[in-house]
Amino acid sequence: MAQMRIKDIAAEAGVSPATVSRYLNNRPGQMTEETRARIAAVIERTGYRPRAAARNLRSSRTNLIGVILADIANPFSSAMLEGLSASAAARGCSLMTAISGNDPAKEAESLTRLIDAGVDGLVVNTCGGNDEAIAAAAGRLPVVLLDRDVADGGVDLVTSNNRELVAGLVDALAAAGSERLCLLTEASDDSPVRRERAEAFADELSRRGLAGEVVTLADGGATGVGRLDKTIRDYAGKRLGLIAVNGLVFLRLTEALAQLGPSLPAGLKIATFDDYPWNHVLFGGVTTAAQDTLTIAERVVERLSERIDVVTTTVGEAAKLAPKRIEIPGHIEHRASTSR
Amino acid sequence: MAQMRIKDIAAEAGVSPATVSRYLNNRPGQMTEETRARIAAVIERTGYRPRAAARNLRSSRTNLIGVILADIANPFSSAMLEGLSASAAARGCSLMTAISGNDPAKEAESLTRLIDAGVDGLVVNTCGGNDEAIAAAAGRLPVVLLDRDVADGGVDLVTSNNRELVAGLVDALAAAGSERLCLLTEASDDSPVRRERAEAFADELSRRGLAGEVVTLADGGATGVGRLDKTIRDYAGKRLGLIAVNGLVFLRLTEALAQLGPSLPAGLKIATFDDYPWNHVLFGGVTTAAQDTLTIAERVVERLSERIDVVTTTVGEAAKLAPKRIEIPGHIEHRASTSR
DNA sequence: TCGGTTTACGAAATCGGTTTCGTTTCGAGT
DNA sequence: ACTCGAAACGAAACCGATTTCGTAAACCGA
Repeated sequence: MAQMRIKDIAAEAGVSPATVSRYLNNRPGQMTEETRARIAAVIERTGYRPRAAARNLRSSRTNLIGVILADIANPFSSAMLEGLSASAAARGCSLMTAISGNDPAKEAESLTRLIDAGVDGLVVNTCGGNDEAIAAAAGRLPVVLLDRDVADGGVDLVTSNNRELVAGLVDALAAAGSERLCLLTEASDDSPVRRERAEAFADELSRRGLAGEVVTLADGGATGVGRLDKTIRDYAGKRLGLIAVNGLVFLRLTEALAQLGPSLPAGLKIATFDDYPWNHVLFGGVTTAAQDTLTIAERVVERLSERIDVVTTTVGEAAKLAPKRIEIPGHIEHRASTSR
Repeated sequence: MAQMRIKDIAAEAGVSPATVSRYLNNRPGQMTEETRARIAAVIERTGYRPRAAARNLRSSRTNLIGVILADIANPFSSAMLEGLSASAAARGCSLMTAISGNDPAKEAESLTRLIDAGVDGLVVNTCGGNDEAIAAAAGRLPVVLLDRDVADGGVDLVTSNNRELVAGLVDALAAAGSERLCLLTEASDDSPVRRERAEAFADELSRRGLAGEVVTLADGGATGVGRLDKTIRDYAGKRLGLIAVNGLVFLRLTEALAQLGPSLPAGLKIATFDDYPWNHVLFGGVTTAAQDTLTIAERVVERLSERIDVVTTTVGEAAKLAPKRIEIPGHIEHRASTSR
């Protein structure tokens, strides 16, 4: 018998397909312990597995969660993917992933492809440029945004407490004796996350009466060095503290500092966002604002499940959930780079 | 009209559902340019999208490729995922991903979950311990192994040319003046890839008449330092060259060297596998054996597609493809760590 | 013992496409 | 003009589960 169907199982067990179906989904209409056992035995013996396609068609649920990631090279994304995968699996769901590579066109294409594939819900770590399309999608199926918001608002968002993390890094640098602070960013990065961190940085400086600014390292290696060199000279004589707005900027900074070599100002302190593995190693350990990726992933899936349940349970427009913004607290890893 | 079905489209266009289906899949039985245009117009106007579940059920194809990755934290895996995603999308397929986290139990679970979900084929970057299950799966649906082989053999495998890469790194170190070479590995890593590199390393040493050995850094931070320290003292007075068998070992090595600090032997040269972004930065640039991840991904999907086509085209056991081993050449990035 | 409510289960419709099998139409060859 | 084969298309079966609806048996209190 090549492939068994539910009716074959039913026949073997001497019941109807409907009953087997009830067994498979352990439905409210319970069955006798005896029939349950008989069905279980047949399934066990034959190794029967229900065909997902048939199930999906009739129930119009797939137990699939679509995930669109902007940049998988970013360890934040890989950690997130791992977390999402685990959380989804715990709920019996699988992940359909798409990677936009920060290309809005690819992101848009992924959006329609995943929706067409029939995912129950969508997790989007947007690269920007598709705000309307994403908002529209959120009107048609459950969507939870990851880390990056869309302009419209009105869509669930799970993110870190960026403002507190910025404050934490400023704290660490100030405690290490820095008198002037710079937040290093990249020209190409105009994400809401960067903006939020930059704003928080400015607020924090003025709150404490500290001097400093946001410095945009130009894209492309060499110019980054030049800009950094200039910054360091601008603040000559003062104890300088640098914060990299994300892990990639931090790498660029490291490269630039290596090129500047011996001329580094005394007492330069460094801190960064994103807890990459090499943060333990570079500069003897870099003080880092680490996000709680596992919890973020867990809450994303949890929230998405809520919405999916609402969609499949309630009939009409009845119980529409209000959009929600969820902030997951991260923490500061204090390392050698901000010791006195 | 909330959701259109194919019969609605057919009615609007004044044709039968069968014809619309033919249009959607542009089937051999061509249609008049005129009917084609009429159908296209209706679909365009209504924004109709066929339901994947229904299509899957009848055609028993899903256009889904399952991917099981051992360790997404490894940038090799993320790069691979990005490549797979692109290659699959180019063929109109989506990716269902699962991450085992190097846990054989999770890997086994992912295997059945993805198969149950009805993927057309499977890409497996195995963490080991499921060789029989994987071989069995390969008997029931197309499977291509990524980077890591299974014991049984008999399953397609796409991998890098590890032996040549090892030779290339040995070359680089020898050219930099190293007299003694060590290949650093991790105790926990017993993968076929590690074994292959270790064997190639031993062969290469004996071929050139060089002295050296494979050194296993114990797991856990501190002991790694001790083992490394001992190694360096063992070879005191000789110019030592170290090769990290993979990117994680390299990080461990970096950490250990940082702790050993000033006592480093003069002329220590370093090289590593896996082109992580920080390889540009650490030690002023580390000579690296880089794998051609994009090509690997492309070939994996290509091979899988071949198998999928064979399965859906041929009737019985007719044209079974012989298992194939595909090696994608990588290359050596020469950087400062092996300059004279 | 009897009416009324659960409980356990079966028959058949259903999800929305694809595929098979015919039928009609069209054009080429003689 | 007539035949024949291919091209264009429609009717209906089909994929394999879920779900609705209905019925018989079991249970339960009065």
